[in-house]
Amino acid sequence: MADSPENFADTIESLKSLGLTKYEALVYIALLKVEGASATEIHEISGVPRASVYPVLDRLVQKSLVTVSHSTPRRYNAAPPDEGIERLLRDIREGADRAREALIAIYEKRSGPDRGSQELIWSIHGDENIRTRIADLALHATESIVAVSSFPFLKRSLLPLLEKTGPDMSVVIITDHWEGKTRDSVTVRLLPAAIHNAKPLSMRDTAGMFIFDQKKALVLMGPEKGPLTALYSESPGFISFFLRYFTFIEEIAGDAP
Amino acid sequence: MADSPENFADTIESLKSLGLTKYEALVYIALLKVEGASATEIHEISGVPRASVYPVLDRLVQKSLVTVSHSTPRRYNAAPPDEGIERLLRDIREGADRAREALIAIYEKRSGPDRGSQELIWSIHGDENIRTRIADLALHATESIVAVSSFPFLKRSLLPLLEKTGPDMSVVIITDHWEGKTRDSVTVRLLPAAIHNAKPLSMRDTAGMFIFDQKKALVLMGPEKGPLTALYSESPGFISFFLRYFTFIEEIAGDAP
DNA sequence: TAAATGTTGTTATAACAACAACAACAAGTG
DNA sequence: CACTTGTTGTTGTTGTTATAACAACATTTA
Repeated sequence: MADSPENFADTIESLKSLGLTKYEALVYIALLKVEGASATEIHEISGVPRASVYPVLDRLVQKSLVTVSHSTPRRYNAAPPDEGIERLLRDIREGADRAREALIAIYEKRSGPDRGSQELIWSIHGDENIRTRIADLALHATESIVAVSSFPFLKRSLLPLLEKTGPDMSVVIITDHWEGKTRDSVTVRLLPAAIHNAKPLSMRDTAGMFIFDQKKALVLMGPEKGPLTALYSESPGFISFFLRYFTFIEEIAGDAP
Repeated sequence: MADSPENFADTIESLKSLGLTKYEALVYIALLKVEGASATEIHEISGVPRASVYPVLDRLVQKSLVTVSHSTPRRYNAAPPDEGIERLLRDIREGADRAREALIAIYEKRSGPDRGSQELIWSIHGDENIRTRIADLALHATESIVAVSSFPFLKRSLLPLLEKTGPDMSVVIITDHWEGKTRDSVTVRLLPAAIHNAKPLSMRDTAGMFIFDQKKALVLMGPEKGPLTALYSESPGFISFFLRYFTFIEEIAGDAP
């Protein structure tokens, strides 16, 4: 568990993310090991300088992570880990809830020139961020979705969402292979295997193209290795380029079995 | 919402607890107000020095709170508050979960002299910490609980737990007044009103005494105002003192209606 | 078209705050 | 008296804030 140096360092870092200083974390952990320890014992177990242990303990008592017996020498007990962590986390969670409300209020009255959105090309980094954006776009699409992507990526990004799209939605998917059933409104085309790896937008897991309502496009352009990257734009030029590319791909794709 | 200075400061502090620096928080909030802002605009809205905005934005992009369009000038968009807060909070929560497991492993192999626990008197501060301790003690008690306390405090500390105690548990409660039904194993006695305010352990909300299994005692000794404080001990001397005090109180208490 | 001006992006430096680390001393205890 | 405990002050380190300066680029002006 926390025996190895990496795990121990991770525990310290996590406690610091929860608002403790390094010394506070070390002292709390030391106290979890021994019941009723004195400041000198805590110093010996934790490695925190003895003179520093006192103010650290005072702060931990203030944070209700430690209880004190005013004996001579003073002795201290740690709150059990469940309680301790929950206490720290709850404060942060409550603050986060308040911040979320405040920020939503700000976000909802965004103002100023709706500038650049429709002409700019945005970089999105990370598999999860990209999938979140795809999900958002799919759920807000009203007329059509076209997608060119590998089946694995489709499976973990777009496909689960097709259950939730409206009945008037037209969906066309071009992919490298297909499993499972499709709804009537979903058309699936297969690219011949020879085409997969011969084009810029090959069917490797890290490439793909999604167009929503013929107005919003997201293109996976990640490197073969490393974090996934996508470009997103509502620029008519960008859209029209990829719509043409899609039309070309569609002509050489075959029906799915 | 975040319009008033106190709320704004609270939002900043909460974002800082979530791991952002002050500048990062200010920039993120500014970006929530305007879509597609340039660095200079962010500087104007947020008050963060223009030269500092750039590295701050880089870090926010790294944290996936902001997306960038590599236009000239570069333009930035904020992730919606829901997503942003959740992203920050999730990292902390996951770290907290790992830390909890690691700390429980440590706590469960506590070693060393079981020193002082049975002889020391421990200070517990705060209403909630005290009630948590009372709950823990009540749930682990196997034979008897005796309590002298005001009804309001009993109602929010011990009474909800009596539903969960074992059938062989003997419970005796002395209080200032009583409402509701009692289980057969619970004996309630009432102190005459004249006694309430004439003793050190008066029936004000901030005073009380709880003894579990005749081995563990918790005494509320809080000031009239300010945070509640309690002493807890398993010291035989401490226990016997309060058991004698309890016996005296019991002799002058009358049956509850 | 060239020069002047303004904007953008980057880097370096100084100041500040908080924490870590250490030294020293007084008070209390055995 | 020696040792332990508790407290305080100082120094060093780190990260953030705040500012200055400069180069490169873009736009405007003559």
